[in-house]
Amino acid sequence: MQIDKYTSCSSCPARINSVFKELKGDDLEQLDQTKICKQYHKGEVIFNEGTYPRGLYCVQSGKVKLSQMGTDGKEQIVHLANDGDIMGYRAILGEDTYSCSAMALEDSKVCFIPKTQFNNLIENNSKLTLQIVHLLSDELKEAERKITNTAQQPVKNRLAQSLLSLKDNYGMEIDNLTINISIKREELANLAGTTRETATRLLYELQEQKSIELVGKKIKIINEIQLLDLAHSGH
Amino acid sequence: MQIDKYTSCSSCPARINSVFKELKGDDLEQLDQTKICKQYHKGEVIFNEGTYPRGLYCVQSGKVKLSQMGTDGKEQIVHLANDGDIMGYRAILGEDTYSCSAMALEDSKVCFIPKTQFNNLIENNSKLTLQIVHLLSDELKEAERKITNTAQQPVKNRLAQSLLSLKDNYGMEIDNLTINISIKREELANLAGTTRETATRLLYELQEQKSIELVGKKIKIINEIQLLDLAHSGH
DNA sequence: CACAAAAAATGACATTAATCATATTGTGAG
DNA sequence: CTCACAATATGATTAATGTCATTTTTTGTG
Repeated sequence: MQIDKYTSCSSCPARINSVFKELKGDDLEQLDQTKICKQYHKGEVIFNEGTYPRGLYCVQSGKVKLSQMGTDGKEQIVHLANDGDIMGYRAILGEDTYSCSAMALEDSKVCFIPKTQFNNLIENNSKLTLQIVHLLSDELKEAERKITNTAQQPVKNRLAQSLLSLKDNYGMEIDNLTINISIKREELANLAGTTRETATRLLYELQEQKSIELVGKKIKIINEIQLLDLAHSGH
Repeated sequence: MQIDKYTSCSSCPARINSVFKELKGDDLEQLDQTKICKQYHKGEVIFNEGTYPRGLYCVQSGKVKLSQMGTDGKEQIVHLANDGDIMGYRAILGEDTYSCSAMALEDSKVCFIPKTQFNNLIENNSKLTLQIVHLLSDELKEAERKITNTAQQPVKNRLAQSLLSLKDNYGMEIDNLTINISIKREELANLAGTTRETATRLLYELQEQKSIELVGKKIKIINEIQLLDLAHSGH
């Protein structure tokens, strides 16, 4: 990690997608002055599960995974963050330790917002609080649906979902086919909740059935309908 | 369902455990006047997944399951509610449909709070909002942990967890051993994320290894340490 | 470019847990 | 009390997926 050059929140393009999008005047200025812009390299840890939060993080640009330690130290990716997403806020709001770790999936710019500053903001800005409540609600909904899917769907379907969620979060490359992230088999497995080997095998099955195409470390979505059908429990 | 006799919120013992515990004066009185006390019989549906909420529900007494429809219509229980718990608030805060259905596990008294009333309350009472934020945070944390466990733990461990969570939610009978709920095998399976048959078999395994004892429809916890160990990924 | 190290693919095998079929037990209505 | 029906138990079988071992490929580095 290294401190990045100062970037103004008011002109930050990521802010448009963030909970801070409606921040104005004094509030925005205060955020601007107290935040610290940081630059993380691929693979660097941003914060660690189980530690007490000093603040929260807002992704300016890049790709970050949020993961928990599970059985026998196996990683489970519970969330993917990208431009405009805030991370670690649950720990602050719940007055708790971080319930997951954050790691950069590629070089990323992430701003740090001190805890007291954040608490100030939500205390004085009910609109922001509402945004946060909305965000929490959405994430809770998503998490509950994931519980059901994880418990009931076979790995192949979960893998299809994982690919779609990578696409939703990180988008496509210029060809509008290739998912815009290079991700290791193991990480994909940790997102889908399976093992590296099984992920490998099922990716080839998906390729066989012409849903996707494996191009080096990248994945092309050939037939999104098919993937969607699988993800929603088709066969 | 039938309308129950009026019970004042101010003297409701369940309120102490609820997000409304710090409500006073006008706010409390308004809540009191607009809520409707209802009485549900075991098996009755309180609200339905996918429908738009007219309000939220607060359990006065009883036991309620919150479940989602999964693959092939299979139920997944995502939450257990008891005295003082609110249900359906996520849908209101997220301006969304209910993401799960609520059904009484036994005869229960549940109060209905109209949506506009609830929105009024959180708009004017930042302390309440804070409570809600806290609750959302806790539920999100719990849900994420459940994703990891569901993805990584074998069914037996998940079953152990389910039993412990039944105990945590509904407590013990006077003998301090028997979990204070009678639950069908199928529901237990839908909580642990498995099938009826597998749940049956694994319960007998747990009995074999002297962790629990099956007494009719009830379950006694003989060795909680062992269960806890299993639930936290022992073998 | 070559080498070491990491990642991925692949095969053999073991295990878990779902599915299907059937038997047994429990329960409430009449 | 008994009949019918629901719930539970149980056995047999199969499919999915994890595990372990080995090979191949890719990647980064001097």
